[in-house]
Amino acid sequence: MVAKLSTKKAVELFHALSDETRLALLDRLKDGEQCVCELTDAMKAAQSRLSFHLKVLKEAGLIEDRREGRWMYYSLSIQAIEELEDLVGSLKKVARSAVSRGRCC
Amino acid sequence: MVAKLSTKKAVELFHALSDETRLALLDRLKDGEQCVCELTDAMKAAQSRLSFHLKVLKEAGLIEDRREGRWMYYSLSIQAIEELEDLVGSLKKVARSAVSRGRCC
DNA sequence: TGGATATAACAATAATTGTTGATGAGTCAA
DNA sequence: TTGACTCATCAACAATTATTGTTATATCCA
Repeated sequence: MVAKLSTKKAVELFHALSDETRLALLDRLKDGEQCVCELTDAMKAAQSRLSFHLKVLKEAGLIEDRREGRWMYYSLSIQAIEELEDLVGSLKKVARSAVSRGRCC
Repeated sequence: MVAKLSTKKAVELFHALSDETRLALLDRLKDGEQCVCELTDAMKAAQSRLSFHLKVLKEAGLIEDRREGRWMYYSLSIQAIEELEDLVGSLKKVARSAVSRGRCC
């Protein structure tokens, strides 16, 4: 368990995940690191488009990049996924003795 | 563990979570159900604004509503949070014997 | 060095999402 | 039945995000 993420960081993480293209990218990266050209091939997407989405994912910390010659390899950040798991866990109801409240307004 | 959510559903869930106001709403609902007027009071937000965000959360299945007289009470959907936990889990790297690959392009 | 390759970055535009103020619908109580 | 109250919905507008085509940067190889 980790310190609570700031709300802004949480928003950034969830936003990065709230796009079909980006989820598809993450899914591909589950199998191991891949370079941009493999991704554009596999996803039949314009390079600049994937570059944009990869940047969003990277800025959210969900993926990491590594240059090797002309190629840029992207891979999942396991740590980020774990942070995400904590974050989602923190959304859960806090156990407590039935909060009794009167009428509201 | 549950069947894999469709990508569209995943996008909808993450999108619902990718907003500061909505995360604040969920946080308040952790303490138990609340009516809209309590939420607008506590968050000092315009009623129509919260109504909009509550709708987004409800359509994503993250919260449920219940009418009681003039009041509408909202509460967390525990089931949705659990779905979300599964979803986040499914983002993780699949264990496998080191995938060896040659050059890509 | 010069050309080819892989990718990032940019600018223009399109699409989506959020905010605000106003109106409408349902409920209650006098 | 009327007026007050709670909340949803709508329309207009503002803000953000995504797409596309193009250009810039870095690397490699001949």
